[in-house]
Amino acid sequence: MKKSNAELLHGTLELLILRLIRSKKRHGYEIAKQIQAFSKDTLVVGQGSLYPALHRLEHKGLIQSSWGKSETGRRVKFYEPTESGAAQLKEEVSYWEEFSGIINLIIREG
Amino acid sequence: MKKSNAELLHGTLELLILRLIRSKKRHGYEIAKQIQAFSKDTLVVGQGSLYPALHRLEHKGLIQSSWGKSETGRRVKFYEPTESGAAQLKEEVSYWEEFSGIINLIIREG
DNA sequence: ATATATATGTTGACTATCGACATGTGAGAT
DNA sequence: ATCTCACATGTCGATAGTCAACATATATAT
Repeated sequence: MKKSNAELLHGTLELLILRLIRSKKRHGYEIAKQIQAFSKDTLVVGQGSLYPALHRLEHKGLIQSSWGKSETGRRVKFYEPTESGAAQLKEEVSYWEEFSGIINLIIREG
Repeated sequence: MKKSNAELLHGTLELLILRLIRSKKRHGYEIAKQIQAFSKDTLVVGQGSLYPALHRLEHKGLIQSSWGKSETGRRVKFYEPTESGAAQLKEEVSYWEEFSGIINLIIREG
């Protein structure tokens, strides 16, 4: 696992963000920690990827933010999906399934 | 499927190439057609991605090429994996499985 | 003759990730 | 008191891989 996740993360980060904030409002730092936790430290999203991705998604109107307080009492920016963000998530999941299905097929039968 | 496959293809193209030439020697054009066929036209790899990827892999010593004739009688460059290319394929498949497992987990339980 | 599919290759633009840097706060240790 | 660490948001320049478009050439079918 020496290889950086740059290449594969490419294209799935927005899906992951949308999915993680669908369950509940989360702030950026929390999203990064969640990804790291789910992956048992295999996938580590740097701030230089995460925050631009959040701003990108917000700019596209797929997520919206609001300032609030974290469990630890700190000032944080919570994100939640907009309606079009929820729709986008469905599309991205469906495309991911199709895409990963193709990769698996070629791995099996290529 | 309006979305271009740029983002997701990123990081899996070398895996696909290595896998497809593991079964038998193939030339570039054939590899592209194979990916397109397996994916039923969902994944279309342009020449601007494919040929640089082949040269990259050859430069890294993961594949080797030899000129020959295609079934249609044309002069083509056949590629096959080197020993380290075969090893690299195993690693990439294993990493792909881990990676896609994480994405699927987050999609299910995020 | 001409168009199409086969076949290899290059180029410049784009874009998302990366590592490093910058800034600030709250909690616990010394 | 001070210091370090985890928390938390953000920017910046470099890197790298894909893309569309272009360039070239041959064999086959119309």
